[in-house]
Amino acid sequence: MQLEKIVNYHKALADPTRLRILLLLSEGEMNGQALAEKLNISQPTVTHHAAKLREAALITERREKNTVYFAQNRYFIQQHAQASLQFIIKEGGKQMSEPANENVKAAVLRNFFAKDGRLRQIPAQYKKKLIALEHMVEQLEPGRKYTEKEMNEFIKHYHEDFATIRREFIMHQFMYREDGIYELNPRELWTRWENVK
Amino acid sequence: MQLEKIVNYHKALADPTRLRILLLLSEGEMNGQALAEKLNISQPTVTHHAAKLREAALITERREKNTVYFAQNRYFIQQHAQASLQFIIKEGGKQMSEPANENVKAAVLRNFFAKDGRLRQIPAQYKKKLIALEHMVEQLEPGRKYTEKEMNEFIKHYHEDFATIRREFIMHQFMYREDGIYELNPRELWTRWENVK
DNA sequence: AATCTAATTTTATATTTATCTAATTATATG
DNA sequence: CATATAATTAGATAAATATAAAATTAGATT
Repeated sequence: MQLEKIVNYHKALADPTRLRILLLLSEGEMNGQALAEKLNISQPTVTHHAAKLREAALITERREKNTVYFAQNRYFIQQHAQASLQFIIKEGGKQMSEPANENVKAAVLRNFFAKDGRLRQIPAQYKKKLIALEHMVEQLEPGRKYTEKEMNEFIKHYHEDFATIRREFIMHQFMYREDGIYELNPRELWTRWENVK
Repeated sequence: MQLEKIVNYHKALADPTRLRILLLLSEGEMNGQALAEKLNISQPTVTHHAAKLREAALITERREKNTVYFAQNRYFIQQHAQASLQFIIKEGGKQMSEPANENVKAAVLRNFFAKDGRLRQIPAQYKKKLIALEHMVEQLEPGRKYTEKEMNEFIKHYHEDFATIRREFIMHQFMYREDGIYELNPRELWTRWENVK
């Protein structure tokens, strides 16, 4: 049942100790003892919480010799956050582009993109830049993982300055990067609500 | 403390009955009895869960005669989901690099406030929201004490959802509240240095 | 094999909390 | 004022769970 999964996701995050564990892991992986020490709790307690976080797929583990390293599972953290929101709020595609914005958007697409689809230049104005970035990013597959090389190739179809654009994708949270692997963020994270009206 | 707020948000959603309440409310407002019947639980249980949801600001209430209608507070549901994600995942705080702030400020004032001075809608993006809040709060007298009723009246000049905005004033430390009395915080407490420059 | 380290499992305890019934409060209406 | 309806509060109970101490397991090193 879907409801149960969402409950478990929130249960996993509904505890200060577990949140602090995730917070520590946001800076990189860590083993059990280190966590116990940092948080001033016993090791069994760490195991207990790790089990809960693992059940909800919010962390991953890696064993090296006899120490276990924990790490965030960002993909599922975001995935579940999105699923939960959608479950509660129930409006999948309800944020349609509204006429006024449609004009701005159409103008940007017309003025900044050539007939062959390439980006003539990167818009300097914030809002227009975001529109351009969004237009490109929409061609990427949700859920698929891209290497940096693949990202460069993809962006080069639009513009030579792939490094800048790749960085902007991250900066504006269209994508997230981990260990050189790029992946689309859930749409909710980058949809700009003030444009919705 | 921020952590505590996030824990409470997830606690509020970490229960199947409460999720089902929100699910029912996604289709529109509903009173307590209707909820109790739909969910096959007693009315006190509904009250209990409603209190939890209210504490986390996930629902709003409206009294008509002697029946209370509950409704989703979508704004805060989304707000908290986002805050939680950013807290865990980071990556929200370390970016920036945007056009000159005075431009942003002017744009926010132009886009979010109507000619008559009213706030068209509450900006969803953090930075823009702060600009809008600051704009309103600057009309209050430093040192003067305001009752909650006065605050509501003041805010209603800008927007009907005075409860949300009043709460945001506190949350972002523009104001300080004690025993239902509101007072402006010293400017140094809320001036954002990126804006000064 | 003996030992050491890190993690887990077991067991027990104290706290939290979801739920109900009964009693009370709030509001409206005859 | 008396009555009716909806909601809340109080009190009680059962279930869930966070934590630690003690015992055990897993793997590595000597």
